[in-house]
Amino acid sequence: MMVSTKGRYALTVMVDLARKGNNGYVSLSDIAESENLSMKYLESIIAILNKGGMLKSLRGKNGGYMLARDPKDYTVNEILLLTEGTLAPVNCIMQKGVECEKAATCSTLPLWAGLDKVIENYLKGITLEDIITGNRKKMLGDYCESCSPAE
Amino acid sequence: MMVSTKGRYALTVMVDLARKGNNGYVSLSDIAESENLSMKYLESIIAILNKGGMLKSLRGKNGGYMLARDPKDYTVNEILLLTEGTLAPVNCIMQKGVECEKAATCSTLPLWAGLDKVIENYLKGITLEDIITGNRKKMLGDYCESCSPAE
DNA sequence: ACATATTCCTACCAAGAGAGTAGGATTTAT
DNA sequence: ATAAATCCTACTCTCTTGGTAGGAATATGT
Repeated sequence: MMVSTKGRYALTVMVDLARKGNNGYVSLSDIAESENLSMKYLESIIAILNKGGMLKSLRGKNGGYMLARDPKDYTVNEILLLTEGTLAPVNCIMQKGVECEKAATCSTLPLWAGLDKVIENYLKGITLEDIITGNRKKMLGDYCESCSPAE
Repeated sequence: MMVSTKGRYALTVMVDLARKGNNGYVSLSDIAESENLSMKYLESIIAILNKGGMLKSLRGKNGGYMLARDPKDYTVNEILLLTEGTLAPVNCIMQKGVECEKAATCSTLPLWAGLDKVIENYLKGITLEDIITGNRKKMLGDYCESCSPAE
């Protein structure tokens, strides 16, 4: 599995906040309730998002969280990358140019690199806005049965 | 991580066998040695490939393994699917039509479904032959720096 | 000032997956 | 017969996943 509950819940939280718009801070308990997830677990996940600069937060009564930017300015890639650490499909693909020692002679490396790029490309192409507006064409492409056949 | 050592080693084994062609059976110890992997661990992995009908095997002296089909008739997708069980990027995407109970109202499901399709498509497009011939253009696409710019 | 509602922080834990090891039974060619 | 191989079952150790627990710090309304 590539994306754990951490990443999935993080995305869910972001979508939830995007939906609620900029009408003040939303508390963790509200989010946990509307998404029906454990508040304590969400707490640890939202902390990552917050430290990563994805959210604005306010402590104390009437405090909570809100998006720091416009929904269209968040890609799914950056949200998952922050929470999951890496989205590489295999260990051989490291971030920041660190290479496997066998890289020079490895015949399967181009395959993994290609797969990595395909995944990254796809996730960079989808924004929070696409999700809340239900842009099925963009997300499902040719596999969207309810989309119009040609462009 | 989506693909563990099991899937990676399995692919390596298949590539190794493809390279050695149809000149009789190749023993496990030969494969382990030429790929510098633990023979005992490879044993458990090759058993999966064998049971899955990917290989022909012969027991006893001078026994070993060979590909059951032509290298161009194996996609990377089927090899990884067999050894990994699933290649789905998230738990919500199950095989054989089993759906998450929240599927109808889940706004992120189309995203995961789209990602799943992108991955599957890519892996179905690459064969063992592509790997042993080093078809970088097919594997790396636009990210291949050594490929000719236009087609 | 005080109670309340909230975020923030550290630590802990149980179950399962990942990555192998170990030992031997069975089969086949020479 | 013997050596060389596949086949089969069971075990183990470590790391990750998916949480839980308890409390400190902070802001607000009264």
